[in-house]
Amino acid sequence: MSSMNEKTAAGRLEALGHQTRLSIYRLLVKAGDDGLIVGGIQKALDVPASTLSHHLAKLARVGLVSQGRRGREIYCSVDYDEMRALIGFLTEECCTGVTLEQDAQDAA
Amino acid sequence: MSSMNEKTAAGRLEALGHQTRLSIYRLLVKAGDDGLIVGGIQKALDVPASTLSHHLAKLARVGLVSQGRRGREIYCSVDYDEMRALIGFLTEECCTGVTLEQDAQDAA
DNA sequence: TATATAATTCGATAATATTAGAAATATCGT
DNA sequence: ACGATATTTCTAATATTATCGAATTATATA
Repeated sequence: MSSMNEKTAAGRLEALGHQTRLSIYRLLVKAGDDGLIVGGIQKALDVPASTLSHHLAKLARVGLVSQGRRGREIYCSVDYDEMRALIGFLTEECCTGVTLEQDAQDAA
Repeated sequence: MSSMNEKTAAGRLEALGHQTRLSIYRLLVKAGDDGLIVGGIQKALDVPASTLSHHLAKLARVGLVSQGRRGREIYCSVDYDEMRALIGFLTEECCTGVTLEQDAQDAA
């Protein structure tokens, strides 16, 4: 159904697997559909501009974050579909038939 | 509810964010509750023993994989609870109120 | 056009991760 | 105790990431 494969998933997991980037991502989630401009993220998280830019580029490269210029500011926002695809992959491919609830493992 | 925080989540995401480790993890998921011995993983994925050992150690360190010796073999298996906690974190903290299904974003 | 603002790219360094052979450790079977 | 098997730890080389100031690009406004 989703065009998610192991390689893509690994790339996204790697992108999220960094404290600062995960913070950035969560901040963007909280910001909602409008997203935040780069400077806003910078102010909120206190990360040097160039460092932040690299992190955002990585998140964008793997498809988790979208960026779009509006004037001289660049708006960043989360791409929920892509995150959902990742979560779907983890649920289906990394959690066996166990559907997310709890498993009744009583057959031991 | 779950004791999952951003730091723990980032560590687990990082562990999974590597092609080989994600393959190892998925293999263990397929193997089910019994898991696999290290040598079995090695044979299946063709990774040098020491390299594999490091990858497994990393997965174990972050709690995603459990290891237990039985004789001279070490059985590795997935810890589903921990993975579920991670997926829960992603769903709740990184996907806003959007509950995993699709969102009707028509208010644009 | 000049100046200010927003963000990225450059360039260089430091820090970490990855890799894998060799040596060490643990356990088994004889 | 010895030899074989399973796995880890040691060691060292290589590769990749992360970091961040300085220079650059893009846009706006006076």
